[in-house]
Amino acid sequence: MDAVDANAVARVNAGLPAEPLIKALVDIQDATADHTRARILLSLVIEKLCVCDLASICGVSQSAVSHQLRLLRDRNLVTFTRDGRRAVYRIADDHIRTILATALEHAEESLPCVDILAPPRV
Amino acid sequence: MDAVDANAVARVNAGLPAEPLIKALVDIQDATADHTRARILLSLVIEKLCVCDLASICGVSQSAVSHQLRLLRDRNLVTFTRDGRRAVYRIADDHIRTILATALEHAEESLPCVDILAPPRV
DNA sequence: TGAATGTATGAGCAGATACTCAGATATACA
DNA sequence: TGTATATCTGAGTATCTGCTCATACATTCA
Repeated sequence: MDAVDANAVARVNAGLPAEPLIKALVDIQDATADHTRARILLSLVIEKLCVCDLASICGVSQSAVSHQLRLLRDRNLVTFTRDGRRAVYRIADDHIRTILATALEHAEESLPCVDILAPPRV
Repeated sequence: MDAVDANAVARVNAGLPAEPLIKALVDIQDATADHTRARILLSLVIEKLCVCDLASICGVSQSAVSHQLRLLRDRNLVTFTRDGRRAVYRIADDHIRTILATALEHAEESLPCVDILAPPRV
């Protein structure tokens, strides 16, 4: 039950990215792998927003958004500046834009398009 | 505490992808947002592999790999064919290749390169 | 057919996680 | 200074998730 094809295993192990790189990849993917965080990031791609506007858009409490923004801040995916009593959040750089765009493009193709086309006239 | 800038909220809501699309995006991202699944997919990008080879490469039990493969199968990210008593898994299509490549590229840039360069001679 | 090999699957559990609630903090303004 | 507004944060909780274990299923070969 151990490896059946030792050569294949050796080739793949040699070809895989280094461990910290895989970890970084998982972290980046994980940032967009939650519904609230995905909505936050997709929204901030469109324009900069304060916390309560994000809460309204995401349909969750301000506290929930704030917790998720903290996570996104810690991973350097968003930045914020204070504007009076508000905190205005922005996408940190173009990395996530690209990743979101790529994922979105493939999500579109993987989706059944039943609802998009009008049913044929009888 | 409700929305502060109603116009911004309206603009963003109009600009966001439809709900099922966001869900599909989250699902795709989630597939690569786990360490074992990421290793499985990265390995299968290199070459087709059977379950026990994947277990060896990922450093987890055959059962754990099989459970994750089931998830990846359900999301149409991998396919398999039987070869005798083995099940040989492959990447289903180029979608995930692209997504992995994109994420990996940005993971590289987000990673501190401390360990890559040799320390200066004294 | 029976034994060995490779894979799949259900149950159960420990850890992770995403939310709410309550309260703290920060800023603006009367 | 006191009040209102906007945000942050810790604690608690329900749910999710990824693993192991045991076992069932499938295929090969003697």
